[in-house]
Amino acid sequence: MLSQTEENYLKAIYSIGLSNAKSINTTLIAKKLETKPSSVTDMIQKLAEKEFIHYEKYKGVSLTQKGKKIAVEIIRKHRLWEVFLVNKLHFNWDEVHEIAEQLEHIKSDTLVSKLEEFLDFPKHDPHGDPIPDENGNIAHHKKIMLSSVETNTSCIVIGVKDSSSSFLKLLDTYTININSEIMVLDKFDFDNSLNIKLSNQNTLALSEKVSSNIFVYIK
Amino acid sequence: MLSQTEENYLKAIYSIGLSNAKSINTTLIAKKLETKPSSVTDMIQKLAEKEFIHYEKYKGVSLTQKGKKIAVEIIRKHRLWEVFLVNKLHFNWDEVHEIAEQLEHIKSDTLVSKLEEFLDFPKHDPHGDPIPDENGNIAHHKKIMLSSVETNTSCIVIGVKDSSSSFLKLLDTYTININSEIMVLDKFDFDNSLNIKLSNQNTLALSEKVSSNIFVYIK
DNA sequence: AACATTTTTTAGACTTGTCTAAATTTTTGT
DNA sequence: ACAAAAATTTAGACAAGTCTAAAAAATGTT
Repeated sequence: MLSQTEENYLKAIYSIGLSNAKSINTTLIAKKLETKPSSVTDMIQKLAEKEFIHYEKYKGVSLTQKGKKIAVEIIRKHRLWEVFLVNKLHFNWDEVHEIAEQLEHIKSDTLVSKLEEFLDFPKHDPHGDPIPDENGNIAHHKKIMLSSVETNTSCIVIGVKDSSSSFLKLLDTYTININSEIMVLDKFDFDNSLNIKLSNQNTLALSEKVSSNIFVYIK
Repeated sequence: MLSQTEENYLKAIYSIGLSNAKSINTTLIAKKLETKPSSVTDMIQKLAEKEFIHYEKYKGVSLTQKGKKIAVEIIRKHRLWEVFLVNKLHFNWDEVHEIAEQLEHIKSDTLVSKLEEFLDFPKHDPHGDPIPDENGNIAHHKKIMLSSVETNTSCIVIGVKDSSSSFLKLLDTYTININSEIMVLDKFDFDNSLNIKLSNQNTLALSEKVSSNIFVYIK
């Protein structure tokens, strides 16, 4: 069983790997985890020993298959909990990170799959990042503005550009949430407003100001 | 900020205090936490230093106001999470303890109050134990069998005697949950069956076998 | 009251994860 | 090519929490 600290190291290494960093080195990991390079060296030696990472002295690290699996599982849990906090507990989209950092370390496979079902199998977290499936596969959708979706096209909300409470309140009133499905019925040249239908069958009009602040992906 | 371990010690001390133990001593705490008496001595010295407990060498311990406050908060979180796991994620009533042991240590006051609201301010956890309010007050209700509730009396479900999956399935079908409100409309001498009304206005008949396996308290 | 048993505490050691300071290796600049 | 700078690792120390073994105190028995 991995400790929370070990899990955080694997997550940090994974996330640096996704950035365009040349190599995953001690300094970068230390910066990410707000610790010292010497502490990082200690930990990566331990993780290499346990075969979660490949490590050669002075040469940086990379995740093994085993290590990557753990990292993706943590990210999956983090993002599912974020969806829970926003969609169910009505946290704002920018308040959830810290709490999810704690919840992601809760250990129970059953819990994760029941949570996922309870949330209706969301594909993205409130920041628009994809949620890995239980096998660790990550879908990559092209993220576009709702305002640029074609007529008669269905899309899924993955986030907002403006996260002011006045905007979030508007979305809440219209029951537009993360992972809500939106069908674009009409686009009016007159004022670039949209006529949309939600999955609860409600239809409503959205101004251009609203539709150009909602990120979606085409279903 | 207290560590998880410190929180667990305070919780253990609180719970031993509630039992009819003569004194809260090293051996009892060690047994409860599955650790050794010498480890307990180390920790209680530290907790006494921080003024969470009163401690005199060889004389056992007791919680200070400060320590009791923490213990009750942990118990509150534990029980709220248990309600979440059972009512929302549909875990069985006997599977949730371990997971709640982890969740109870998540630190965020906002999270706790939002969770409580989301769960509709439950007063009892799935085992029928009362949930402390945000000020640490614990309501004590008399726990009785649904079968012994008077006609025209409203009560709240706090647990079951039989927790077999066949019984839980029956309850699920009739949407009888922990914290569900039940109004007893009629009691029939013929077979001791009940005619009840749920808060969703559904009325239904319950056999004596069912009603004598549901714990409730009078509202 | 005296001895035996049990309980509690202390002493010293170990693990995990961290740190500073010093040593070593790699990279960079000219 | 080689000195200077930067990055990395090692050595040694520390705090938290645990343990075993031994010492000290409390309790029980006759």
